[in-house]
Amino acid sequence: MMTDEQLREQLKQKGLKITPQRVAIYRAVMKLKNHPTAENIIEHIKLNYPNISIGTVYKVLDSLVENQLLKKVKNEKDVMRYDAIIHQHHHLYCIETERIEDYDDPDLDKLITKYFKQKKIKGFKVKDITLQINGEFKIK
Amino acid sequence: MMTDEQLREQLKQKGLKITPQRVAIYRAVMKLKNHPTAENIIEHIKLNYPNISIGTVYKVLDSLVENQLLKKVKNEKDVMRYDAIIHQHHHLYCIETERIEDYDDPDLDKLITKYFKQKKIKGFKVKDITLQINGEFKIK
DNA sequence: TTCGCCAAAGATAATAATTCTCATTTAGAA
DNA sequence: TTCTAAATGAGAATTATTATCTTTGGCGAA
Repeated sequence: MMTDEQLREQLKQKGLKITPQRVAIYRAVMKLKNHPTAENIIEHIKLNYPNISIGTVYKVLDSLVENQLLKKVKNEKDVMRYDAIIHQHHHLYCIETERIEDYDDPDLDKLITKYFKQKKIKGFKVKDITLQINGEFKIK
Repeated sequence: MMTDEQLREQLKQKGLKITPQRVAIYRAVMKLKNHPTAENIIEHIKLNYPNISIGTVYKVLDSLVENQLLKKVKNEKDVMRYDAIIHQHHHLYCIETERIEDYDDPDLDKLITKYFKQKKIKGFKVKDITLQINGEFKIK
């Protein structure tokens, strides 16, 4: 887990002012697994910042996304979710429950990178690829 | 392009009543390329059905999605978009402009299918995979 | 072909997520 | 420490979508 110091450093490098709200929100997204919604984040933050404004949370999330410290994750059904950018990974979507889990697979990444190195898409420059693996979590 | 007759047949097979609104909406999504938003669809429909209710459009889109005649696609930024289901395909997302284009690549599909036939994800049953290929459309 | 039922459409209110506005505060450079 | 642009807070506004309720009409059965 990232220390507070590292986290502040990240903000600083992007030229963002280090405010307690930003630190708290950034930290919250890192801490809250499973791709929190803005609502999840607000709820969590409110424990320590009962007076934080919802607008602020949205603004901070936006600025973190703009500065590539967070990613927005789309969900076919409903609300936008956020995801700390730590490393390249894919998503398992449960069609039934809408649960999202991260899925790491360096072999797969290698395979796909190799594929697109050889096969160009004309008129389009590929930056990165995320797989949306749809299916169902098996009952345990 | 699908004829009106084929299109009605599709609705019928799903046990949906064939109403002029449904036909028009289904047709509109097929016609409007590039993953129209509900708004795009409404705008288009209004030309022939100036009095159609927005709620109806949403309801029809929902029922078409439920019956797997359409798919919902959500872009990274905000709004829901709709996509006629014709066959398996992926999406090219332009990071700059949010433009979405379809991308077909049977070779790629084969490669990935083969990969996941051999490599199982424990606790998860894969149904289908969509690639989100992020990048930029080159200027022409 | 007509009848009658129930799904579907229309109108509009309600809700939910997100954005905007603007007054106030504050981080951090000078 | 001071100053200023940037950030925050509060709450109104906007936008997309859903819900409710009444009316209409598709279509199976008589």
